[in-house]
Amino acid sequence: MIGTQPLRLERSSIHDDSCPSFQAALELIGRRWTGSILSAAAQGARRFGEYRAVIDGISDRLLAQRLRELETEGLIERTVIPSTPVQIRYDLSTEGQALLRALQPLAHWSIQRSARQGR
Amino acid sequence: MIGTQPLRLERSSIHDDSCPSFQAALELIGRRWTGSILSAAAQGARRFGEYRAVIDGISDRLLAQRLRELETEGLIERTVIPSTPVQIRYDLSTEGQALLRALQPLAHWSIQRSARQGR
DNA sequence: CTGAATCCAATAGGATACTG
DNA sequence: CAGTATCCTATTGGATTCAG
Repeated sequence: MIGTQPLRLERSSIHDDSCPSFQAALELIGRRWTGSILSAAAQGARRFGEYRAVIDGISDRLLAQRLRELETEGLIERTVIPSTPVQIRYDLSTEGQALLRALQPLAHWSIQRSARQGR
Repeated sequence: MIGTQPLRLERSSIHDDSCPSFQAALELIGRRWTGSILSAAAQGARRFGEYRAVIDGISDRLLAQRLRELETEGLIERTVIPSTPVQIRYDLSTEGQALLRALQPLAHWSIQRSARQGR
């Protein structure tokens, strides 16, 4: 068979039909810049300009778009602070933090992978 | 765990600049149908027609395209068996299996998430 | 500073038909 | 069975400009 493990996933784990929300999550996460944005948030970015500074190459338009998508998905919370000028903060929600943790094995996988391919 | 920790990820974990291959992997995985294909493979699909049968709604064109992409990424191995007619098998590679395992926490996350939202 | 609006180019996806 | 070819539409992404 494959390797050491039979590698049985429950049918509900990945397949579209059983779990459309998983596909939705994958598609959001897979969208360009989303990983960078979550990572930036984990590193302490909070304001629009901070994200923009940390994420090299992203345009205002796409940053705004992704932040909106992430907010819609409940992964980031947008807070307006009434000062002059108005400050707006984007914080990881509890769900967003959980997502980030769930993403770690994947990050680990890709690091090992590139190490293998790098040589 | 979540709210109590500062949630520090190493800078190399997700960010584009540090790990472009992670972004590439995310974008492939996030692409439509890819999750379903990996899942089908984990469930035992091997031949083109088997994937097509298990994955509801996918077109030949996209199935062929995704299988090629996954093969290019080294996640699936294509084997031609010289019989009449020729048989072609698509098996998860060791890397593909590792990826699938790395994806499990994400699947778990999405299940809990939809359970929370479902009610 | 924090975006929204617009325009344009490139890419992804769906349907259908056809081939060795 | 295992795809390819073609056509067409929808979605993405980039650049630039404008506004509260």
